[in-house]
Amino acid sequence: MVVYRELSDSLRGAIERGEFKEGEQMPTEAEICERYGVSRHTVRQAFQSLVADGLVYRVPGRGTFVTRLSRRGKYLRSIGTLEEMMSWTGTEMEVMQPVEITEDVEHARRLELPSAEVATLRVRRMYGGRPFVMTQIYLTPEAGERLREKNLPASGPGTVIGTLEEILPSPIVGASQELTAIPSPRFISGLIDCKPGEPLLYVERLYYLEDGTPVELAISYYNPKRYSYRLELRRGGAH
Amino acid sequence: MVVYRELSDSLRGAIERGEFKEGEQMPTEAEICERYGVSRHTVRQAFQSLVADGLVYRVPGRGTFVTRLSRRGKYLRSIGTLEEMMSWTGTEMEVMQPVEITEDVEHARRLELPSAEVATLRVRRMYGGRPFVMTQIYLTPEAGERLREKNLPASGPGTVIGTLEEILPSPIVGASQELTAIPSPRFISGLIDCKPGEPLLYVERLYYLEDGTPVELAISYYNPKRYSYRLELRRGGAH
DNA sequence: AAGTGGTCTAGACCACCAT
DNA sequence: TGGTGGTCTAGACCACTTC
Repeated sequence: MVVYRELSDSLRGAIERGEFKEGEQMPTEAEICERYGVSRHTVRQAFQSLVADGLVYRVPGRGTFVTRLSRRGKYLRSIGTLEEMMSWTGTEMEVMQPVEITEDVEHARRLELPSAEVATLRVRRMYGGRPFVMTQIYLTPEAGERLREKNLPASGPGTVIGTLEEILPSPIVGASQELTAIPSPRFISGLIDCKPGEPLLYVERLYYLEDGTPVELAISYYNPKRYSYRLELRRGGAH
Repeated sequence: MVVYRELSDSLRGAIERGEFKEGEQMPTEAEICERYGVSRHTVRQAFQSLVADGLVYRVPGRGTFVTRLSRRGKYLRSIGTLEEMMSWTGTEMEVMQPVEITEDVEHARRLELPSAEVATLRVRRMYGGRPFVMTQIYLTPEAGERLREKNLPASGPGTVIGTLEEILPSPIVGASQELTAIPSPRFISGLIDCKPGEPLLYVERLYYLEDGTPVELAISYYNPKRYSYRLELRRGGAH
């Protein structure tokens, strides 16, 4: 484990245990250098991570302060980063239709595939035993094949994209999302406990690798009575 | 202007002008150090900003590469950062109800105010002359007073939060958002060209200062036929 | 005047990738 | 084996805040 990561974890833990209270000033860089026996650069790297997570904020000439609790961890799920999306704790997945290969020109094009061949599967997600989202997933045929060999369990925790991440040779680095509201299609409503025509939260999400190659297109239909999309925006750190 | 910022702007410009093509390898850190006469640390700071914006990606042992164009600037509006939200180019604001002070226990509580007194105003946003969103805004009485003195124009480009930013003594550093789908309330539908009961995209957004103090609560109703919320997720740089 | 975080330099070692 | 980015050290100067 690298030093700055250990240091930031240590500081993060101290904040979460309440050893530094909200609004309070944190130790200065110089103090931490001495106490942990590391260079100032390493301390700054550690703080950078805490600032990015919104746990602390820094004011030149004054110091480093713990962000007020009311602005943190307020929500059970705040999906503002890719990591959070890939390990969705507290919910369960149920595979409704296992991976199969089909011809689908439109979704093959979305995945920038050369032919019309795509892999597809359908999953449902439950919270407290009740379904709140139905997702149709499209994959490149290669990814679909690997997922089939892996033998995805019919139900349980975890996510398809998280499973895929373990299988693929290179990491998933991003996703572009589009959210809107639509009337519930008839074939969806029964699966997530709502009536046809009622408003649904519709989300399209395209995951891609570091070179920009798309690997998964996920189209989700959320029951808005059981789920709302929460998101934290922050002013960029390096701008 | 600081050096690393000049350097990152220079590299950003070169990428946008197509001097480094998509997928192509960028100059190495050592090359840039020599060419610009700066230290390696400064070059790394500059690259950090480009990575955060998704313009380039870096692979240990191999090099730095320009992200494929299809993963960037694909959308007219991709609201993934606070900056983008505060200067919403291409759209126009229309004030439907100017700032007034009222008593409103619920929204005063959301703004963590000591009394029930809040300032409120209602604005509509147009794209190509057609309305696509109605927003009810709640402010602290102080912020509302300042906004009223400023004499917000009845219509034009810009945003309320952007105007507020110029007025306030300390900067807005973040916002927490919640998105869901609702049936259109009767009092909204006529204002954004849709029918009562049709699905709307409903967004609540609470802006706050660096110490966590809330300053503005914006509740927006979007016509989903004219707007969808686009968002880019990336794997964190400092995690 | 002393202390804070922000920036910058010069140098070092490492794991990893390509050849 | 040489080159890449990732990490770390030790030291410096600066603008700004606080006293």
